[in-house]
Amino acid sequence: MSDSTSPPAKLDFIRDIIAEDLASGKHSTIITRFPPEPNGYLHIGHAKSICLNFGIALEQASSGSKCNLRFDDTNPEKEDVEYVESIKADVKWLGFDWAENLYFASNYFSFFYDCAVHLIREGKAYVESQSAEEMRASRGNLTTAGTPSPGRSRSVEENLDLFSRMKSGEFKEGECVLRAKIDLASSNMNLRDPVLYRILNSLHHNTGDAWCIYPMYDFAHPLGDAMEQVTHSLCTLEFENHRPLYDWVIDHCPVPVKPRQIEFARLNLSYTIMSKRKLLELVQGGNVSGWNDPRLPTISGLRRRGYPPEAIVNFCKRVGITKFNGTTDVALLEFDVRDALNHSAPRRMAVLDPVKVVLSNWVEEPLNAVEVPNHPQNPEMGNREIPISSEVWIEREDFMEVPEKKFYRLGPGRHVRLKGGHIIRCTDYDKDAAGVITLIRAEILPGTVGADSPVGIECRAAIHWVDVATGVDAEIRLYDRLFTVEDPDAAEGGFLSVINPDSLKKVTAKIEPSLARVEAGFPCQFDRTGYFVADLADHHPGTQPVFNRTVALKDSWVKKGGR
RNA sequence: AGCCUCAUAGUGUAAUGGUAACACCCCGGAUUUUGAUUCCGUUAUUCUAGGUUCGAGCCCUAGUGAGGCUACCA
Repeated sequence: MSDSTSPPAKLDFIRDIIAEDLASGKHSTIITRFPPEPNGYLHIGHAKSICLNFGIALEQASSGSKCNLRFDDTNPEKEDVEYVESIKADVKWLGFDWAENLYFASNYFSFFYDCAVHLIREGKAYVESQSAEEMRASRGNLTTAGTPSPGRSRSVEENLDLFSRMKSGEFKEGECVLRAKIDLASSNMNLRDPVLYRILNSLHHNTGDAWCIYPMYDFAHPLGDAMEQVTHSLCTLEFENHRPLYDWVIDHCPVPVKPRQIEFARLNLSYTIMSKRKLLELVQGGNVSGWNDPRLPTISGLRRRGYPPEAIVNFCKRVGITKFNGTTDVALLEFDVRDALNHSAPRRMAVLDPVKVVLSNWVEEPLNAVEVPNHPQNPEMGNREIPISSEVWIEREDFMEVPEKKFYRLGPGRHVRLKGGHIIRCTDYDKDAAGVITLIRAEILPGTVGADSPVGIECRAAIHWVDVATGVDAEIRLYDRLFTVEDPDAAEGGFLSVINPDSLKKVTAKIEPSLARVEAGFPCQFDRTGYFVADLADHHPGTQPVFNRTVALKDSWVKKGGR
């Protein structure tokens, strides 16, 4: 049995740079880092970064390379340990291991503070007393330079004094900040004397109330990287304009090494939103059930949806790393999901839209059970016995009163095989006043279990079924894309206006008895229907079976215009 | 408006000055007790205009289009 199609480890421009740095002797070991802020849940866009950073460390493991997990927790107002834990769980679930290399930017607060004092001493930083609004105004705009504020000309001694009083809590939030003294006329707005420290009186999840001043990302990040001796600091394209500031901080602070920031394109997926803010809006607005709603691109949502981690990792390899800001078709992701599941998921039978078939001549060759393979291509997965009796459920769409031309399944007078069991022939059927089929009558062809169809009998299809006597009712959640348009972010009425009203349909299905007893998280293929997983939150073995549709099977019948 | 970045089949990527290719999608066929899988096959690609060069997807210039930047967020 072959594994799922794991794409070969492709080279990309970042790995090229790393290979050069290794070859030239600039570095002998590579250190990368995945630096989430613990202010929300990880999504598949983060997975791309995780696969990149941890992937590189794994590829270079023989030279002692590693990837740190660092929490960039410099804004206590937004952060929480709850997120720290969920992020750790998600990284692990994806299959990556930071070993002992777990860090928090907040553990470097003293170092950051010393660096700030160093900058002040060097005349490279000053305490600003303007309000945020005043600063915005005096910073200028895209075409005109900024103007210096009174604080910019303070003496080193005064700055030292003011900054230490900021630290000791003498000032209120917003009263003053520490700014770098760089260039108010720079065409790069990030260099127009960016804020380095601000006053925040929130309780920090890690340092509690030890600090009331907190470093900004642009100050803390390069220093954190340098502290950890990171060689390549990989981030997304929106930080391109921050790189000069990153380098400025490194160049002007007493740091042991000089990491190199390299930017790559973040992941965009069609029919999907990736912004944390918008995801939060969906959660808070009740449009989805929570951060782990199976329709969300969050790692916890994808996990609950039944996406195997290797599918996500393979997908990340498949899309690669570039600086091109494109949008990847979700079809690529779904391919990897189907591909992984096709190889690993055992097959089971479930009827989502049941119609009862009564087998009138069952007594001619009655069976208690049939034996079917758990996987058509992988005998190692074994067989299982499924009870069967004189009445079975079949899928409503597997019967047509007046079959259209290429329809291979059941119809009046026609034959079909009950997968693993008899070939049956439809003899009659009942309809209600509305024309809905309520019952199908059929007869078994004795001697056809495990045998080819008898000469002269046309039987082109084997359909799935569930025994009426032993089948179990189950709640099935059929998920579809959350948005109706490819680019929800671009929707005129906003992304909320293009939510797919049919993104979740719940049906009560008939499932084979073994399925009612599986553990939550059990993945399988419902024969001919799709891949499903026992819901992590609501499925209870034996008492309350609940399954999520992970992804439907490809279906060239409906595609060709079949019903 | 200024600065930065990007542009290769429908989508994502490769080709590192020397015959434009791979995966997905699409379409067709074979096999199939899943209209799945697997296998085989088909269609289609270098944004535009100049320049350098024996030779340009690749280097240069200009244009066009897309993204980013004017937070005491990251």
